[in-house]
Amino acid sequence: MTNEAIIEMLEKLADLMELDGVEAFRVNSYRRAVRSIRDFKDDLTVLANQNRLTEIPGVGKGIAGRIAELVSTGRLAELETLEQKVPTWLPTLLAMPGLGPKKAALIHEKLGVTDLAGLKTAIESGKLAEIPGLGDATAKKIAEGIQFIESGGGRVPLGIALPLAEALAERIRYLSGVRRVEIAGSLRRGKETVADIDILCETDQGEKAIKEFTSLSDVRRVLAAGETKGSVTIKLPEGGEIQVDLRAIPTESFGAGLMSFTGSKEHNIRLRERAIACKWSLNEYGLFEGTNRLVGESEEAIYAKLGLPFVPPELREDRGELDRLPADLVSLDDIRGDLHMHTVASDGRNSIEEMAAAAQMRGYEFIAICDHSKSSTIANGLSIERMEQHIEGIRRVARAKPGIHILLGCECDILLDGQLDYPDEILAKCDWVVASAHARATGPAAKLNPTERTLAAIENRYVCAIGHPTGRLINRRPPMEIDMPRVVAAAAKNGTCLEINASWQRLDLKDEHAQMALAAGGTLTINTDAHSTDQLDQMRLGIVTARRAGATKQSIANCVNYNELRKLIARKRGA
DNA sequence: GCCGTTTTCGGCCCGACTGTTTTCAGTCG
Repeated sequence: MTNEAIIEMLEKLADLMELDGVEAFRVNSYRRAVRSIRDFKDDLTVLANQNRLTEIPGVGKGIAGRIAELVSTGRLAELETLEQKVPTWLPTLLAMPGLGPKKAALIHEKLGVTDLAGLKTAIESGKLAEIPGLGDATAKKIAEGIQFIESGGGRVPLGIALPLAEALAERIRYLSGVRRVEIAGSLRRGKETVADIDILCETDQGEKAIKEFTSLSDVRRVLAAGETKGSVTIKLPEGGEIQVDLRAIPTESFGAGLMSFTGSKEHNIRLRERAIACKWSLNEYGLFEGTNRLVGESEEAIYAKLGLPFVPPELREDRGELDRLPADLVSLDDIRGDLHMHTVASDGRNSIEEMAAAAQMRGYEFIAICDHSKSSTIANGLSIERMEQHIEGIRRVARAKPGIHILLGCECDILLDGQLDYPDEILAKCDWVVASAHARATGPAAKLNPTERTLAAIENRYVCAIGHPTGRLINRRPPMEIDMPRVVAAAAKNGTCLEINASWQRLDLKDEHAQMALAAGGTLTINTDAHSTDQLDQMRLGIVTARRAGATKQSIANCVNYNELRKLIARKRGA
């Protein structure tokens, strides 16, 4: 049984225990153990056979026993019991915002509600509001919750939520007494999707600022408005809405507030435990000894007082970040070029010259023009003849354009049989080849599975990087089934880079896979796959993904200077 | 269920907002 499978079963067990009303501390201990196991790379089966499971922090006798049971039988008796016991209506009702375990159980008991339709009927008929302890306001709140879920109230891609948050932050700057505004929450941690937008503002007129916030023209619904916190929903560009929380924090507490509302929740719990161990307490207003605030104005000061180095927001996930010195993570300033972009030659909107000029404005030293190969007909992929002409065109612009190195590249399709879409003679003329799978067939047409196709491309001497390796589109298309440990090992061995595609729809490799690639000793590239000049700005999304993976600039191919890049390519071709 | 530089038992992060009550429980983050 793989670690991943064991983790999945333990998570399911924790979820069901929670639904069954098991006390929170026991449920949490399972969740904590799972996080710890994730961070612990050793094979659980091996550890179980050596009786060493309890060496994992957070795993004691009880959980070790569960894991041993899974390893030896592949099943978990307690999980099977709970699956029978927990009623199916419970998770359905709990998924509605405004409904927790108490009210859900009450509504089920009094009205026999078991599904969404029944819940709606109970609200519309007024029966729900008549239940003692509930009321009209509660019924209205649940109705709004249902509407939110039905209008696609799921998680929103980072690339959609971030610009929205930034635009809102700009408006919040002008509310009463506001001196400073910061985006917090999972958005600040750079998660690939977010459930809501958290914004902090520094002001001494909290109540007034919150009132003004809830009256902004973008606001659709006001969920709460108090002295320090306001909660609203705003419209999403593609329909639906997203929740936005604004917290008003005074200067002396701003760092503590930022820390608290950046999370993650689990990271905060670790910090608060650490504070308790020092006989202090930590909340969103500061680090306190009794009622005396020791620090609170900045995150840096709080980490320092707790005897910790500053932890970059992207790493605050309780994955062991407090137990090791955080690396000097890659930043946007480290990027010296973009090695995957398109032009009008295939399906881009701008010319080679325009892409080069836009890259120069962003301070880049080099770019690679990588238009589609012939099989990507839908993307106007280049036939061999058109590619030959395009090669001439790129060379011509490269000669005429001082100040930036333009690499002659292509995004060459990986075909279903593992062959590349261009013969080696064409690839050999390129400076930089990105190989990507666009065809995803798994039926009879596919002679090799996605893993084998990717491995074949990795081994080609002309392939410098694998583009968007899993092919997933966030919230729209699942990743291909790829054996990632094999792929990252082969990439590292062959000197083939794996791409973090920074396009907001992709972010592929995702953070965990990028972390695997780094652990295997591989090299990454962070590229925008831009189809127009403005899309070059998506680089920052790739950067936060790389930071979440713990990447430093040393392991990113487009963070080296042009000469080093040429050496890296030469090494790959010689290999 | 886990854990220990005060602890092998008794803790386990902490606060805001709302609604229904009449001093607080439920929900959320």
